[in-house]
Amino acid sequence: MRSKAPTIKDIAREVGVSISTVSRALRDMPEISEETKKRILEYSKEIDYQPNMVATSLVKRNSHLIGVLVPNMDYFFATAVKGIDEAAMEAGYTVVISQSNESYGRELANTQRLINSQVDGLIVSLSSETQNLDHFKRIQKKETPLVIFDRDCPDIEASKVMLDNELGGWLATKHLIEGGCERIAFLGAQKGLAISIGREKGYRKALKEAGIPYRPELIIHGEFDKDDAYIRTMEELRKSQKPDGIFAVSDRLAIGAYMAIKDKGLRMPEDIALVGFNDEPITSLLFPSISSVSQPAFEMGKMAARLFIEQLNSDEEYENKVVYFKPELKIRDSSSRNR
Amino acid sequence: MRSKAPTIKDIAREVGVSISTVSRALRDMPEISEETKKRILEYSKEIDYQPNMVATSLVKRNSHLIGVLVPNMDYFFATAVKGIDEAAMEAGYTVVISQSNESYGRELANTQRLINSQVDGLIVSLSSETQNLDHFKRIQKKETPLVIFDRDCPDIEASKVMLDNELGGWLATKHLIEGGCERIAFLGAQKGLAISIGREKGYRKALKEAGIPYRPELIIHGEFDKDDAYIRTMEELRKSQKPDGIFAVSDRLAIGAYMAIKDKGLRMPEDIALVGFNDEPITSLLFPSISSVSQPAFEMGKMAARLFIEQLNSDEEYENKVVYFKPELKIRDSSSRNR
DNA sequence: TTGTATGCGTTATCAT
DNA sequence: ATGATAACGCATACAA
Repeated sequence: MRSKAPTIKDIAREVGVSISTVSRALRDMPEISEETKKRILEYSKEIDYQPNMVATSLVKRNSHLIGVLVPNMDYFFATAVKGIDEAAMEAGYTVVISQSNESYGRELANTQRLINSQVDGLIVSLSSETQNLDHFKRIQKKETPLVIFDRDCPDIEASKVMLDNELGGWLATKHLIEGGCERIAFLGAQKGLAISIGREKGYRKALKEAGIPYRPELIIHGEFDKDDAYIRTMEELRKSQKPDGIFAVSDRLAIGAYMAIKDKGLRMPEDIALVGFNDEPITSLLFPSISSVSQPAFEMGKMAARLFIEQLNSDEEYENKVVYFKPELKIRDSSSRNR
Repeated sequence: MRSKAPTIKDIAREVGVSISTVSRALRDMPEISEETKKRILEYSKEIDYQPNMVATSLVKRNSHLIGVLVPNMDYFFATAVKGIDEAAMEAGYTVVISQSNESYGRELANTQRLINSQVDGLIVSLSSETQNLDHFKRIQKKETPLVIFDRDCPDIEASKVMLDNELGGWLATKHLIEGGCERIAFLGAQKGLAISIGREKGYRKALKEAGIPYRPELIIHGEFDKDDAYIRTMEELRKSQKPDGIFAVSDRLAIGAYMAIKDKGLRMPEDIALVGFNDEPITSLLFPSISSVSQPAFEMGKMAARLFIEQLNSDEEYENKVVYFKPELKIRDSSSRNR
């Protein structure tokens, strides 16, 4: 039902030149007389000519489309995507976003869909379910650029933009210890999740440095989900030996814990101190406000797009780069004990 | 740097048939022998053949790409986009999301970019700054389908997916009145914003029905921004004649008001009752929790995509459709007065 | 049932 | 400085 858009052919006919001349004028190539160029440009403006990128893509064998695959659109990813979008736009790329909803099946389907849409490559953050990475390895075999960010898996080699998760876990735990906590629970997500693993490493390191014994019963794994975190925390709080501090690997989980602590009638930070991860806006709005480890989401997104474009434009064998960003601890009321 | 992907030409050569036969086999057309079809399909699988949608797009003159332009990625839009994505995916379309960040300039640039990426049309929610709609009218002239959702402007004719904002405003205000509020402030966004106008209409209607005089001094307009809402509310609370209820046209604004009320040391709902709009998850997590008018974001997104695809597939002159959804009031603590 | 030839809108390689 | 022509990968009308 759409009417045919004007093409360079139409312009050529109307202006009385060949299509190659039009093409050159439009792309501002040197070997062309100012005179004809002006006529062509004028007429193009007049009919509001829009170049057909599909045709260009076919010739140039690229689409200038970047496929971005994220597990969800929470604050962190929304911000990261903005960063990707900004860097991509600057470089003349358009971003196609796809959400896996933390589901491996959807991640698979979306990957296929993006590839079929002829994206020039993928910037990916893994779903929490993802164990098998064959779908990504397959596209790498075709030399399609792939950049992993935030949610990683050591199983795959690629350029990566990561947070120093161990440092984040260490900062949070050390802070809790300094507040006098001695039984600090680690509220993680699925056991296999790389960010969870890294943050737990930092947690253990901080405990060790402080001479606090590591207690496996304080390590709580489960779904990457608020309600599940609530249930898990509730169980923990029903035990006779309660934790006196909780480090949650994500604010989403921290909020579940937060609700459980409140519902149980315990005080924060007096009875239990809490630290989350991601520095979501909500953490500062709650009462008490929740301490959280913040990541430079926007910058990480920008970097991911930059690495992607760099890889895309490299002709020789590209050497994967891994860039780490430093987290920062935002101390708020949920963990501020005045000892 | 990417290696050449296999094409139907390669398959044709290898299998020993013509490219048209391959094309037909791949698309499962009737006039083809099972025998050759099987051979073609088998070989395609073997080399993991992926059809080049760019080439198909060029021939078919469509990209199967839907451009989606949203002002931001807050809860409402993130959810709506999920709905769009789901319906689009079912119909074989891929969604290209672009955020205007509430900026007219970016909206303009992104519109251009999406059009140049050859999207088949646009699903748009206007930025709060947008006054001039020429950029959309221009693409409509080319018979490119356009669907507006949520953030509308009466200035433009198109298919629209809207919330019954007047009903929303009416529900919220009526509820406040029933709680005994007599001086209800209306915390709006920019004066021109259609959702703000509709919700104010409902507000005035409810006042009128209750015989409460309309006081212009209680109508507070400003930026669509939490911090600005905080400042505006603070000013209001400093007056001798404070409001005893606030209806904010968005939870983003409601949260600003919420902080101001708290900082001012006033109690909710006793001193001031508060109702927001959008039913963001955060509203139920705060203490007191914030009452809010909820919109069926996911369903609205799905409907927008459906209208879009319907319009795209219509051959005759398409008649624009406007679909309204009903809001629902979620009553929480910030407005629950036990009289 | 299969093959041939043409076109989609653009870029690029030759000529002129 | 400009033009003719062959790609790019696929779909399709027309032949065989």
